[in-house]
Amino acid sequence: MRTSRYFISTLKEAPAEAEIASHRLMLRAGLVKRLAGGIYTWMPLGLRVLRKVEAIVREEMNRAGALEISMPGVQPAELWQESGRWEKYGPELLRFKDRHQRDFVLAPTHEEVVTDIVRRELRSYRQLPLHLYQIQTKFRDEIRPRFGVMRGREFLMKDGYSFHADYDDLQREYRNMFETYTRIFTRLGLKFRAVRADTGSIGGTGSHEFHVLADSGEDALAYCPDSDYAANVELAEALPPEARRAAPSLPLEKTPTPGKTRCEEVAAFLGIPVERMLKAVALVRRAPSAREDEFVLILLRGDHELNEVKTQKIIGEFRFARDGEIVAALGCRPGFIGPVGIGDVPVFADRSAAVLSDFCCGANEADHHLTGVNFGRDLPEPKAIADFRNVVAGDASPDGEGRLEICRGIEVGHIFQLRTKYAEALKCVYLDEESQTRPMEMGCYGIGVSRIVGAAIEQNSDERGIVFPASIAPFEVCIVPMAYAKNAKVRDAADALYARLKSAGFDVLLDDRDERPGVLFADMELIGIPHRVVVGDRGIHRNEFEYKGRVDAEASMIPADEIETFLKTRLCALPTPSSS
RNA sequence: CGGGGCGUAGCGCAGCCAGGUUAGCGCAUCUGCUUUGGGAGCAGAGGGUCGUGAGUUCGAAUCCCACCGCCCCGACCA
Repeated sequence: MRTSRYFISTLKEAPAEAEIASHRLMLRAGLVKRLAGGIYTWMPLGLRVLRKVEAIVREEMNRAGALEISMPGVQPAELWQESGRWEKYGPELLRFKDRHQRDFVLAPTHEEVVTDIVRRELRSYRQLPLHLYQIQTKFRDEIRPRFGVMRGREFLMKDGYSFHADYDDLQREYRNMFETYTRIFTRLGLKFRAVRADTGSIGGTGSHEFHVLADSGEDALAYCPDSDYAANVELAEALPPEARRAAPSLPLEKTPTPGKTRCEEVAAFLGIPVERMLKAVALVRRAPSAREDEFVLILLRGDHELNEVKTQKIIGEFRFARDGEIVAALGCRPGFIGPVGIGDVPVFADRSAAVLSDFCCGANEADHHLTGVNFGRDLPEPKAIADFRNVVAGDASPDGEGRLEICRGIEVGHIFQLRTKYAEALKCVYLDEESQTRPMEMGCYGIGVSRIVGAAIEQNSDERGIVFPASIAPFEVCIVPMAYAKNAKVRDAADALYARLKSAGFDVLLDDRDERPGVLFADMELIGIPHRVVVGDRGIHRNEFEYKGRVDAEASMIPADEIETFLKTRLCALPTPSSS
């Protein structure tokens, strides 16, 4: 491709709407253009990247034995009502009516349709297993789209669904997909980590997420450097503390703590470690049986944070209490609330909070805290003790093999063992060897194809722009001629090199625009072409080309007749796999 | 949904508070000349419903109201 006949639309300044590096760079490099909130056009350059990611995903899925299909993006409401998700999915599901006033959805995922196909087409265990997948546009009406294509409303996703006669076979395919995903992200040249995950709203049992590691990631991941334990912090268990609760040794006292509302502030003010603080989080829960909302307190150690996913599993649906509700229940505004003297308000305690003694907590009186507080003596034992908190760095690994570390990641893949949840809801059954009707075991496997483009840039950029891994760069090599329009020798040499590289099979871009060299260099670097060959008088005289990798500090001179071999070597230098 | 901020040329912004001729600047675009190994210089040109609508006023980008869109934060941090 020649830039003179292509569509390069780079910007010197990023639009003000973009916050994180990948979003800014995608807009500056002109890979995508925003049409509406969370909805983007993929421009020629960006689409090349997207298609390369897609091709790798497709190749590996096919290699793994899955079969590609294409299901409709517009789906009738009936199927969603049958699975129960018409009600359950919530406002993220974009619904609309056709001219006959029939309800439809723009599909956010395809479990219903694929299960419908399989239940109509498959009858016998002899036809199983079957794995169908597609790479297709999805629509989810996100509350708050952000980060460009990373959390868009319309996005490209690979979704695969497998059907099995028994659980053993589902587990075999699940392992197969785990390995397939590992191959895919390795080929994409990304630093990633597979972690155990919460199964969330889709339900089912076993589940792993694949995360591209990046500080700006929306998910916190816990992993153990001494073992293979890795889990989303949403899920990672905080083990019970090794120490038991010590006996009380201090008297209960009330201390003024004017204006000190945060645990850290109170601890610093009173000169005690924050680990001796106890914080009370006020929640309102919708008890399964009760008709009315119930005000509850969750007790955590001062340096810990509430884990909302775990909490929901323990106490059911809840929301954070509003200031007014806190005042009504405890007679005090947030900042100085605590579990002492609060009558029959139910109190739950995190395991680490429950072993505290002689601790400090809010006094339920403005500008005051209590010190020397002890369970059993100054307040009742908690109603229940459980794991309510996020793990923190240094916590014992749940597999007993060492200590946890925390990093951040962008979720780009997710594999689930759905088991028979949808098969039962949609009566997707088969006949086994004994002519017995049984529901199929199902797995589902997603990859955020468009999100990968954003995640790859988030992980690979510098002050000059994008640094694409060669496997997904829009072009592998660019030729930058010095004064192409004016210098016939340079033009001839550049054209000849372009022809040579094309016939040698390189994905090459010749920047033949009549611009100053600085403009060409800056654009090629911004759009992230990994390999650059400069053609200029300097090299022509010595029969050499000047080569520079996108992240190289210095250029190097390569004899003209060795350039193909040299570039092949550079391109074959596969990225180091970095899964853990 | 709640709170805050912002909508002025393709992009980045000034002007608004203290309303007053033809609404400005940088980048980008077009023309000419010069320049040519790291985002050039000079000269000229094109491009605007000042987000939309309704008000106040002799007069509105500027003041008031409503709506729309975008961005950030939020429901806890005790």
